[in-house]
Formats: sequence, structure tokens, C-alpha cells
Amino acid sequence: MSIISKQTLLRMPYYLEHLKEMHKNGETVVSAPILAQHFGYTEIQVRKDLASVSSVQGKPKIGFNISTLIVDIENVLGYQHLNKAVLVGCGSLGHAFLGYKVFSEYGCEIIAGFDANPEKLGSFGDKPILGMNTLKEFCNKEAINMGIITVPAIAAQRVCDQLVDAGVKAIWNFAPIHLIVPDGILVQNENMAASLAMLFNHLNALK
Amino acid sequence: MSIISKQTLLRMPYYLEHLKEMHKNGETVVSAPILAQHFGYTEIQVRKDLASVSSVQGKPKIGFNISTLIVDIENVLGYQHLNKAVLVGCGSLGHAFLGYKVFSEYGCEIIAGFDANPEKLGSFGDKPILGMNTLKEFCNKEAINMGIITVPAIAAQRVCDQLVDAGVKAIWNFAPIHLIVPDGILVQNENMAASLAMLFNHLNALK
DNA sequence: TAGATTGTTAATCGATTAACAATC
DNA sequence: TAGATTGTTAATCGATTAACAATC
Repeated sequence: MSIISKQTLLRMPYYLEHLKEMHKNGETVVSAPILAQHFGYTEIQVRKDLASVSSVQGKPKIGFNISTLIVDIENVLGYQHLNKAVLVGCGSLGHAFLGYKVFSEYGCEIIAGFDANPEKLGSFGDKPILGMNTLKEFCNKEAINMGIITVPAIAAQRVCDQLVDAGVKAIWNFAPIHLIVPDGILVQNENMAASLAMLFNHLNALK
Repeated sequence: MSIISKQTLLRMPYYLEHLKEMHKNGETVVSAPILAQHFGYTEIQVRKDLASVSSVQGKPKIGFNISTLIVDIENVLGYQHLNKAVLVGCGSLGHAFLGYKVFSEYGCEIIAGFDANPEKLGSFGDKPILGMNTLKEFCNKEAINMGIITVPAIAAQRVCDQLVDAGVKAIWNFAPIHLIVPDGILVQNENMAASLAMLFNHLNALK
């Protein structure tokens, strides 16, 4: 187990999903070449990826124990315990995330939504939707260090500042805008516009 | 205007957003150092990015014309015309996307949703929700070449196969699974699990 | 033993950054 | 002209791939 590069980390959820599938099918060991073939990666890349997360060395001619690998990857991904988060911006995307149970499988539990619009306050499903004036107090009380931004671009920087002020250290940003944050705060951008750009670029190249 | 690298392409939506903001504020020219400072990029990176998309060379001591850059970037990103897409999987995330008007600003128009569950068929807002048995015919008739997958992991590969069979050439995949596709089909993965992994990794490093 | 798979060390590749000459 | 900003060519860096020895 060595230091894990960013690119390796991004591949881990795919390995995890597939290993769980294999485990369900009763398989117990897996080798780098097998995984490489499935994913269309090179053998060497898979071997390096596994080496960087596995708690035990692989066995020549055999490979890796699937159950052990699953636990190792879950640890690397931070799935040991549920990480609490707040979400700001309860529009259509925000609502979807509040009701999206899949996040909890990835170790993330959204415990409350916030919105600047008083008409949106109340609750959605089992999650409360609170006013922005209570954000800081809430985050402090609940020891929240992750925030999700699903507001329009124009409002995103202000919301970001408020989250930082509330003590949040990691921000998942769905607004298509570059956020300015102090050192030590991580902004993970989920830029739909950028993804669409990749797709259109591919389609245009076909013509 | 040269060939645009993948990384450069991914930064373009952020430049575009900021340039539109500057334009709205009445500014007419912008230089690489100005943009670099805003985004926290290096001057040289911004200069290379702009050089690879701009239709005209920048002017020493002045910079680039904002309006021209905006048009150039929109062309690169494929925003000239609305690209039609279908969405498969009308759960909470799928519903959110069907109602998410922002996609149209990024050049993407979802014209119909599809679902395997007969109870979900009908419509959502102004978008029809159709059965999977009509997917191929619909895509052919409407000349659709982009599909969005928002089904659970377990169903994703089968849906992917059906989209490919329906003639789709670009797939935007929200299921946390590696999809196997023939050559020439682009899969753009939007892996929420991977993003969360980056965020948790950062948080864990703080402890 | 033979062969498949492992881990390690070196080479390649793409992207970023640095150095510098060109220009308005 | 002087100085800011440009584009270009070279160096660095991180990630991927290749080559190869170790091992069950």
C-alpha cells in the first residue's frame, strides 16, 4: 500500500463495483490481467492500481483475494463510516440529490438542505430544508465538513463563502463556475457543461 | 486555432462563464494574466488555452476581444445548435435531469425519457416518458446520437447496449460502472462515487 | 520444473511550466 | 522608445506503458 495518485483514486469506484459483482457470483480471487481485460485497461496499469491500495501483496500465478481487495478499496474511498454533508440550493437538482439514496452507498449522507428562498423551507422527504441564516450554527453543531452546492452560477460564490465561514473543508460544486476559496479547502467540480463538451466534441468529430 | 487537448476542453466552460460575466459588466478585452489571476492558473496555461481556441491571435499589450472569444468558445463547445438527447432511467436523478433547464444552456436538449417500468410511462413536465421497446424507433426517427444513462448500476450495461443498437454514438453515463461499448462510441462517465472519493480523501488527510 | 502472475526499474507520452524572442 | 503581453521552443512533471527479474 503506497501513496495513491489522483487518477488511480478515480478508477477505484469502478474496480469496487466490479469486484462486488464477482464476489456475488461466488468468485474468490482475481488477477490483474482478468480485470484489465474487463475494463480495457493495460495489465500493468491494473497491477499498479491494485498494488497501491491492497493491504497484502498479490500472489504470483494466483492474484488477489477479492474480499480483501473490496475492504481495502472501501477503506481508501472512505466508506468505513458515513460522512455527513449539507446541500445548498434546493432546486430540481438539489431535490434530486436530497432524495437520491445511492449517495449513502458511497459513504455520503446529506443530513439537511438549505435554501435562500423562504418558500422552499420545510422539508423534502425525511430531510429538513433550512434557511441560510441557520447554516453556520447547524454546521458547527453537527460537525459538518462537507458541503454540496447546487445553486445557479450567479449565487455559487456567495454560497461557497458561507460554507467556508461555517467551517466546511470540502465542497462539491455543481455550478459551472470557478470558486475562489482559501488554502486548505478542496473544491471538487462536477461540471456538467464540461462533460457535455466532451460528448459534443466527439459527435462533431464524426461528421 | 489548433487541436484542443482534453484538459483544455474541460476548462473551457469555466472561461466561458467568466467571460460572459465580464461582458455583462461592459468589459471588452481580456488578457491571459487577468484570467490567470482569477482562476489561479498560470499565465502560460491560460495563454495556451486561449491560443488553442481563439479564431484570431491575441494582441500584445492588449489581449483578446471578449465577444470574439465567447463566440469561439461556444463553437468549440458545440453550443451553435441544440444537440438532442434521450435519457434512460426516470428515477429521482432522471426526473431531475428531465426538469433541469440548465442543460439547454450547454447545448443539450433532452427530448424524451425512457423507462423499463410501465408505471413510470407517460410524461414528466413537457417531456414524454416512453417504454424501452420504442427506444430504437424513436432514436432513428429523431436522429438522436446522444443518450444519458441514469439507471442503477445493475441495469446500466443492458441499457447501454440498447442505446448503441439504437444508433447512439455518445453516452453520458451516471451509473458507477464501466460500460463496454464498440469502437467509435464515446462513454463519458460522470462518476459521483469517484468525486466523493476525492472529497473524503482530502478530509481524511486533514485528520 | 514450467509458466503465469507478481513487483520493480526504465522509457514514453501528454500536459504543464519555464525561458525567451516578437510585437504593438 | 519602454513595457506589457503575445506566441514559440525547451524543460519539467505526473501518469502510463514497456521491459524484466522474482516467485509461487
